[in-house]
Amino acid sequence: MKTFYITTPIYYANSLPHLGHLYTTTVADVIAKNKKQRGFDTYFLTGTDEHGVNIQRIAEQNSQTPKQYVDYISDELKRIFQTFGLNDYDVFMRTSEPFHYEAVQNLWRQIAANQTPKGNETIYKGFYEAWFCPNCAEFKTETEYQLRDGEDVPRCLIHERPLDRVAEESYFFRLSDYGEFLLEAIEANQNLIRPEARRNEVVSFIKSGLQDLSISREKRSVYWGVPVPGDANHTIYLWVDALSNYITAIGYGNEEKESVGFEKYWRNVTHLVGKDILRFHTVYWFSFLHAAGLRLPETVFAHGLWLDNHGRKLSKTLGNAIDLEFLHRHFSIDAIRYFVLREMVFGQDGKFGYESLIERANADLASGLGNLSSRTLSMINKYRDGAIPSGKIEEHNYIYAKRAGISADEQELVSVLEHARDEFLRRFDNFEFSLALEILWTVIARIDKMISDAKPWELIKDEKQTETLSAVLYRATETLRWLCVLLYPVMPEAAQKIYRQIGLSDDVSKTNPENLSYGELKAGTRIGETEAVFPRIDKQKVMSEIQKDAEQTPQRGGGGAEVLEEEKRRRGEEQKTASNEKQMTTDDGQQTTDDDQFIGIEDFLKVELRVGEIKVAERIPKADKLLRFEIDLGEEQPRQILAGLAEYYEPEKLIGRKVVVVANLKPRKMRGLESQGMICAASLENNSDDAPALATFLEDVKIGARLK
RNA sequence: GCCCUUGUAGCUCAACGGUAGAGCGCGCGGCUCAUAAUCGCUCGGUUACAGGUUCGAAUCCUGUCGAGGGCACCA
Repeated sequence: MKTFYITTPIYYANSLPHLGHLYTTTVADVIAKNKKQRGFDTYFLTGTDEHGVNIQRIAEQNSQTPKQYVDYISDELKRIFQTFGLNDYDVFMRTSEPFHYEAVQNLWRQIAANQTPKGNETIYKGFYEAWFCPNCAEFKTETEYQLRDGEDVPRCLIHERPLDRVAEESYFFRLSDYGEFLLEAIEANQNLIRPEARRNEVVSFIKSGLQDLSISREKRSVYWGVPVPGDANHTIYLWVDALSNYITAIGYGNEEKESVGFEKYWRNVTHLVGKDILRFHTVYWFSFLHAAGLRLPETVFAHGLWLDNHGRKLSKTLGNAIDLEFLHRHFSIDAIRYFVLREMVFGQDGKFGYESLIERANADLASGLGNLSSRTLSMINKYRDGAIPSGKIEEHNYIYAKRAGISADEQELVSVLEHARDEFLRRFDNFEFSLALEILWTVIARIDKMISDAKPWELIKDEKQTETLSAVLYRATETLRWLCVLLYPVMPEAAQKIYRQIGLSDDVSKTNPENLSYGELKAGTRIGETEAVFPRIDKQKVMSEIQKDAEQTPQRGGGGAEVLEEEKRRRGEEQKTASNEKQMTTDDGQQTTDDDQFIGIEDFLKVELRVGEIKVAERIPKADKLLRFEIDLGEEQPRQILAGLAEYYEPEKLIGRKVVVVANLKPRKMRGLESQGMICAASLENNSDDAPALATFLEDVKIGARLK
């Protein structure tokens, strides 16, 4: 039997679930469902990566043990997956499980027992030297420290204190011996790393020369992890521990999971990863596997990130993150699944916005697939008493079919469907989900056109057209059946629903799309209860509800920092209510500095300052100070903003001028008009006669650009 | 700083040396089985800009400007 093993990354347990987790797991779920449907013996892994110093620290700060903390995070992730119907995975892997400890140590021993391709020992002891922050108790990477002008010792971004140069005893993996092996392997299998642009990046990285990799930390700094076999003073660090989950979970190196079938599933492996961790899943992972004498996966596919409508990364601080609770509250699971697969070219970045989600759901699902099913079934009810008619047209009636504008022979439709099915599956296997779906929507358009051309509502009036009408209805229904089978992995609920409405009772999840054959839909089948499968979404209504939700929910979800922040806030509030003291002191008893006169960068980033161009400027009747502006911020619509500049500026002269706008100011009404922001201007305090001066730029700045 | 990719209709993208196309949106018309749906038509682009190669350039080359990404211990 053909096997198929698909994995998502195991998500690092330092942060609450976010869209990225949901996305990767959704894609994996879609692929797994498709493979299962097609008879592959499929195994689907997702889970959490739970070790390391970051977890130690967060747990300590939350007064928890690391285990308690990761239990909480992994439960949250499972809960979110459940909420979004992602319950088809075969294992939720956790690296803190005992079998994983055993298996990782066995992997280490196996690697250590072998030699590198150049005949050297694979693992050796040395010293890892890097910048170290004693307050964080961890080594800092380049992105985690900052070198200020005129200083030669970098500072920790969190504590802003100079870092120490520290050397620590560490085991190293001789990665430098694997460059040639990697290049050959990548060359030999064009599917090994995808998409191509990412593969090229990995290749050029390897060609630039590989350094050996530190794979352990001293236990006194990192105790939360798997001990190095035979050396209890060291903990296996990060990659050997994390990456190996893909094999330990299916039985490598341990008895507990032996029955899953390592031999079986490791033959055909697909790893889905975010582009940010591609290198580790290729350069490191392939080398580890080779060092252990194991074969490489078939494909590691790096997908892109979801950005907002302006192409910015989604983040808490920017306030543009997609809230999973909102998503779930306002949209169906199927609509979300369809959207993420249709909207993002897999492998590239994509834009995620509630508006585009609504537009897709309405255009493609409600108006497209939903409406086709609705109109077809309704006609079967009306014209054929709810029973699917035969699609056969007797030869002597061909002439009438032709007159009605449809081909008498159904062969034309059969080849359209077969071609669409083959292309869909081919695109699907090639991770081109967006194109695959597009193909099915051309089929929908074709059937819509067939119905419009044939005009069943006229055929019903003509007895000679009985067979033509029946054929039209049969063809449309049979097409719907095919669509359900093909679309099941993407929209499991809707596919099953339409399937039932057609009157089919079998399980669409077990129907192999490769075996679809035209004409298997039996005439005489009574159709089921019909009901809109994709209700139309009222864009205005839902958008304003989401807006309201957002106002009531200042912060949620997000990265580890936010978990901490929330925890701190909670504790802070408790302390405030417990004691009405004016001045707080830190834990070590030191007097706090007067923080009130400073704000942190995160406070500043809350203010969204943007460059806008004044498109319209006019006086408001009966208001002697206010001017009404329409300002282009690079958004879909210019903003209406009111400002008290009428005494100082001629409105006409302001048109075309670029100004600084506070873009996320809460809208408010003045003189019955809503002002959606504020224009920045300098003014001298205590001197109301002094004219304001609009903030402006000497350089040519882009409309919508953010000030920071 | 070095390297790579990219700039095509309001939006998303296709054409990769031979008359610039599709979907969505907009506008008009038809139809009524259907979830204001569907069908047809229209509108819409000196293919970022400036040079060059060629009979012919969105496509190849050079430069300018803009956008994105990669340059190791970051899950």
